[in-house]
This record gives sequence, C-alpha cells and structure tokens, in this order.
Amino acid sequence: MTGREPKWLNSREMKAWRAYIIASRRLLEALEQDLEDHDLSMPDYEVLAQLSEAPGRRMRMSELAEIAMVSKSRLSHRITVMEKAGWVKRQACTEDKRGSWAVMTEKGFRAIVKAAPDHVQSVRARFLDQLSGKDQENLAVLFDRIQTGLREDFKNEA
Amino acid sequence: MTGREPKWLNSREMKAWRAYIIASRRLLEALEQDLEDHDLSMPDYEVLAQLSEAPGRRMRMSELAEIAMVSKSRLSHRITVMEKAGWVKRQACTEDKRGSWAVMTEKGFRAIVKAAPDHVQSVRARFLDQLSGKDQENLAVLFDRIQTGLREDFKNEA
DNA sequence: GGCTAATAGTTGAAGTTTCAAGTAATCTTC
DNA sequence: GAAGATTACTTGAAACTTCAACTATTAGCC
Repeated sequence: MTGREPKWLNSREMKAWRAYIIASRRLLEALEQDLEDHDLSMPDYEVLAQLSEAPGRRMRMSELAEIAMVSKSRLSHRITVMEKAGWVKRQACTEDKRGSWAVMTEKGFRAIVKAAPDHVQSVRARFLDQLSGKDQENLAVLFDRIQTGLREDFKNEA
Repeated sequence: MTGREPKWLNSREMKAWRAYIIASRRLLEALEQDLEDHDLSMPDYEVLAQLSEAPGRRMRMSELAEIAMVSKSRLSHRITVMEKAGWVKRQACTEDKRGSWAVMTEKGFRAIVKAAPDHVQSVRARFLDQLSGKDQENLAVLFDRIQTGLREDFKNEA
C-alpha cells in the first residue's frame, strides 16, 4: 500500500517529536485540571468563550461547532448538558426553521467571566511564561506552517 | 481565590497560543485518522509500541500504564479489548501475586510492526518535515522547558 | 506473629464522544 | 411547482473514559 522504505527517526527528530508530544499531553492535562475548579473542560470552555463574544451572545449551532472545533453531534449533546446547568438555552431560528440558536444565559456569562481570568493565567503560567517573546513568535510561525501542511493529504502525493 | 489582576494576552501571546493549540488539535486529529487504517488509536499504538520493545514483549500493567501515559483503569479496559482482538494476553505474575503481565502475542507484534512505518511516515510528513533541523532542536528545548515548568503548581506560588 | 497501611489490578456505573440514521426545512433545477 | 438533493440539527446506541469502590496481596512495624 505505502510503498516506502520505513525511514526511521534519527535522534534529533525523535527528541523533537517526543518532547512535543509528551509536553503537549501533560500541558493539556494541567490546563484541564486547572479548569476543573470552574466545572469546565477545555472544549466546553471554548464553546462558552466563543458564545460570550458573539453578537447577542448567541450563535447558530453549526457556526458554534465549527468555531469551537467540535463536531455538530458533540456540540448538540454538550449544549443539552449545559442547558441543564442553566448556562445556555436553545432558541428556534425563525429565519431558517431547520436551525437553532444557542443563546448564552446571564448565568452562563457569569460562569465564563469568572473562569476566563484563571484560565488565561493558567495558559500564561504553564505555557507562555516558559517562552521568550522571540520564542513565541517563532512558535507561531512553525505551528501555522504545520497547520497549513495538514491541508494536503500526504498519502496522495507521488 | 486567585487574587490577581486578569492580565490579558497581547497580540504576540495570543498568536503563539492559538497557533499552537489549533495546529496541535488538527495535527492529532490527522495522526489519529492516519492510524485508523490499522485499527489503532494513538494511545493504543503507544501501548503496543512500548510492549513490543519491552524484554520478552511483556510488561507489568502498572509500568505499562505509566510509560504509555494512560491511567491504570483505562489500560485495564483497553487490554481487555486488545485481548479480544488477540493482540495481547494477560498472564499471572508469580513473583507478586497481586500483579499481572500484559504479554504481546505474535499477532499483536505483527500488527504493530505493520502499523509502525506508516505511523512514522505520518509523523514525519505532518510534523517533522515542516521543520528545519534547527527548528526541531529549538522545539525540543522549548517543550522540555514547558514540561519541566509543569511540575510546579503555579497556584501555590506567591 | 499479627495489625495496619500501601500497592496491583479489576470492575461496574456514570458520563462523554462517536457514528449512523433520522427528521424537517430549504435549495436546485427543470 | 414538484422531485431530488442538500443543509441544520437531533437522537439513540455503541464504544470509550473516568471515577470510586472493591479484592487480593505485600510491606511496614511494634
């Protein structure tokens, strides 16, 4: 199928990959743990943060799913849970009757406003503070490049 | 609780953080998808890869959980599934009767040997090839630093 | 030895995510 | 204007993860 010699990783490559993947896993773990104080997971935080910044603090489900990088199905389930928590409400969409709005409640807004500074502080302490300004700039370039590279499917290339 | 001014992210910080977190999510997604051809998730791959390199291709559950970075409970469940797939077997540990060995079967070994080159190729194409040698070295340093920083709980510092 | 504490691992239940299928409305096109 | 395709979203079931509780064994200690 993949007719390539299995070119193994050299020491430099191995170090880069392992440092990245292990640190990333642990970093995410730590950030999730920090957020637990606010009864939030990272994806849930992202959903609420995006919603809080949307005009009228409401957003169509599809758009919210896209921008928060979760599947539509997952968002739907998650919104159901958040509705029970009283953080959001669903509202029928009159312009397009197939659609529905996710609308942030006052309670939901208070929750995210309370969580946000702690989360930012957590990101800062655990990630940004470990990097110099120059490091941060370099990193942004590298990861933008990686993301761009993902658009091509490497298997379909000669 | 956290008596700090909510120091927000500046543009440079925001770019670094968002580039990193978004690219990472998508990268992981892509790698997972590549592995699907072999009916493996990344954590399962990690478990089997570690097992395949262990002496006698067997390892105590606790050690395996630790080295593959999964919880003991999760590993136990996962091994149950892998047992059904015929990739590993559990074996009672005679030295310590509380313990048990996860032992890789020949079939499991063939599975990981088949998956490994593709996975490495996938890591290479999607991650390493986007970085120069110097980039890779820098990255290893940065992420090692981040990981080290995680050991301290930032909330307990003045 | 015998008591307690710690360790190794499993288990079942509860919560979460994914997947495929379903409903309902809108768009397309002839 | 009606058939067929597409879009928006939800749903239920299956698979997976987490969590707390549980069994069995070993280690520490007086």
